[in-house]
Amino acid sequence: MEDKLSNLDSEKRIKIINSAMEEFSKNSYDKASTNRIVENAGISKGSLFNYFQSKEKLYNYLEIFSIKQLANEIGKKVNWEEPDILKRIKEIALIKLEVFSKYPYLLGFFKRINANKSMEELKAIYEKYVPNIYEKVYYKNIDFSLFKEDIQVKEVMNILIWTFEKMGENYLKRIKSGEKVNTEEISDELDRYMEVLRKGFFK
Amino acid sequence: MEDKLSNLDSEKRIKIINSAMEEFSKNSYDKASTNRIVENAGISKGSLFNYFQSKEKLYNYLEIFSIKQLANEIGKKVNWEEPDILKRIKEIALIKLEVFSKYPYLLGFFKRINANKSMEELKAIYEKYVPNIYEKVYYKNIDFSLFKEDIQVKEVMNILIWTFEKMGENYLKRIKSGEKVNTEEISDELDRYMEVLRKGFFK
DNA sequence: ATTAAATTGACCAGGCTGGTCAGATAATTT
DNA sequence: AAATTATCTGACCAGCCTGGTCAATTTAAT
Repeated sequence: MEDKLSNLDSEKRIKIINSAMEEFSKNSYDKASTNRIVENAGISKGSLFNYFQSKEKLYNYLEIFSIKQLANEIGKKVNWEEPDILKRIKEIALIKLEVFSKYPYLLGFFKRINANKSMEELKAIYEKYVPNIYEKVYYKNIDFSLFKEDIQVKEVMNILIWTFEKMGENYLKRIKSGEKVNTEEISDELDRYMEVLRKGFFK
Repeated sequence: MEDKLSNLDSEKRIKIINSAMEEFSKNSYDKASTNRIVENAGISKGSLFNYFQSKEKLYNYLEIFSIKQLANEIGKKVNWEEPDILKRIKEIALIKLEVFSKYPYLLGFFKRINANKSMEELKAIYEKYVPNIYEKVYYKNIDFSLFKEDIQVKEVMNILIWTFEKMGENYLKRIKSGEKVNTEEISDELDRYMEVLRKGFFK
């Protein structure tokens, strides 16, 4: 059996992944403790090393897992025929939030990877596991003629993306602190911001 | 002598502060190593404990230092008579960038504090060391009649703040990775975004 | 009842911990 | 130049924690 993880009960698997992501997102690789990972995951030391063989392989697994997890969900769930960038961005924001709710330390873990790898290394990894992601996400089939005539598209695109990213980060913080966040409430707020941005930058 | 740090050569002091902030921003309090702090700061173990007595006191010092550092610079340098929110935000973005360039791990250290303290604790600390900061920064003497008539002010305010925060974070990342970032180039880009935002949301 | 698979946790050698303090070095005063 | 004071150093401490192993136990399948 190659992948000993896939045999596992999914609840248990998620618990291990979350515990490991938490530890690696809070401490540098060297200082991250496998003892604490197994403790918080509720499994024994032996099991962890049975599943992953070594700390390094566990880390590598998480790296690829986190990239795939997010990209696959986006790839599957987004309506790629939608030409309205704001609707596209809202869709992605909600998908991200869903994934981050399931794996609360994924974003923090991502930021670690980001901080430790050069831009080229990162792009190479993305290309390997989710080809063409960069050209696709915010561009595929988007109708750029919907922007106001005299507007600087590149800057507006960033403003849109950043706004929804910041909203997502804020929700994530609330979720992590234990608050029960209502999905409808979120969708409503996203819509409110969408409306404001539409009024400002679109025909 | 109460504050043994103020006697120090300022270059040395900054090196110690930066080294400690780096370690505390990369690792949780328990895992942060005083050995590595002195190593990167280029001082001896004995000196560190002579200046700060204990790891805990060092951490507390950094906490207060970082809050004061940023707030004082903003308090001093911002033109509080300026009623244009975009100019205010640009000013603050530049000040932040200046401070973060001097202390590259201050933002990361901040985020740690943020993650470990409740909203109430944080507000209490801010009120203690920089009273009224919340009401002041983005509101004092700002002319809210400059917004477009039919616009939702709260949402636009967040969009403005978030946009400039994200730009700042991106610059900081480039600075940390060793890139020499031109101040004029930054100011120009901030102006470009200001213009776009002005066209979208202001009269 | 037997076999096979999954899980446990005590155990290892050795690195790293926060903190101390006697002695070295540098700066100041006489 | 000598004496005094202030600053700085790094070897040293007891003991906790490290990643990883593996014989023994529990659970599941036959």
